[in-house]
Amino acid sequence: MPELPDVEHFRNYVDANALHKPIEAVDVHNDYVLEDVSPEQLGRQLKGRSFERTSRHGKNLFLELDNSQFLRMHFGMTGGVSVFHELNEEPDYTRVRFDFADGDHLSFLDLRMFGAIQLLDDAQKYVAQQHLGPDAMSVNLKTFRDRIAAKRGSVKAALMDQEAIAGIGNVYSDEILFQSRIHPSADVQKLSEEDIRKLHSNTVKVLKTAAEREADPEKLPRTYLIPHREKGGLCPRCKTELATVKAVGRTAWYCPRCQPKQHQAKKKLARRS
DNA sequence: AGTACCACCTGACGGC
DNA sequence: TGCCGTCAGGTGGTAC
Repeated sequence: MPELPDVEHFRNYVDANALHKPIEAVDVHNDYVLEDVSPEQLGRQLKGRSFERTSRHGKNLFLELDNSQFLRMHFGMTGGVSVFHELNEEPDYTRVRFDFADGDHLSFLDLRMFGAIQLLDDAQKYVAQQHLGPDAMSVNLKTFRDRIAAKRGSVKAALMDQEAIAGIGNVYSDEILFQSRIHPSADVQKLSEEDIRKLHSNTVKVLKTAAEREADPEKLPRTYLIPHREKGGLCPRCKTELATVKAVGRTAWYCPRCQPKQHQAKKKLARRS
């Protein structure tokens, strides 16, 4: 799940369910998840503290503690969070559990164990050190254009490059390209100014819309590609069967009719004839 | 600076 | 039913 809209949803969930509650204990079930900190250190650091507010950059969620430290969560491919009350309700694949003084528990879930938890002094500093690009949900047109224009190769790869723009992954890049009617393999250097503008506005629009709808494919607009992104799936616009192409080692889904490979060349041809 | 491939992990699914 | 290959929304490393 976890691309930007999913992480934004997790953020809202934490805001609603896990803030301002003293932490009594931290139970680390699988310590692969901890970066630069041992389970014991984490427990010592968090005991008695509380999460006061959250922020997000790209796919990273930051939980700010009442001593101005930050707990960074990254959800890999299968991560998530869950708050529950009874210990016997602890969800499967809980890797770390935070126990609050009020008896609630916050689980960091992660089936495939690609996620990460890290204690930081400064979230902004982390973003800078990792060379993360601007957050995709709030990036302005000029910055978006500059970042994308600096890339070579396919537009899909450019959108997914976290150092260019942070937060877009395999699924949402497909949606952004579909809404923009641009082929995933299109050469990013050959995009027109109009293409860039469409990509930018659809990036912001798609991510905001998905976040508002809790990144739940079933709640997305009917015009979206994502719910049809499977073998035999049909384009929601023209009902053509969706096609796939490999891009950066991932599978890109697209509509061969709405997203022709040479859409610019085609336009020119049409004009000439 | 690209891309291609491998690695890290677990689970679901289709084919035999 | 079981085994096997393939694939899955991320990232970091390698080599070319």
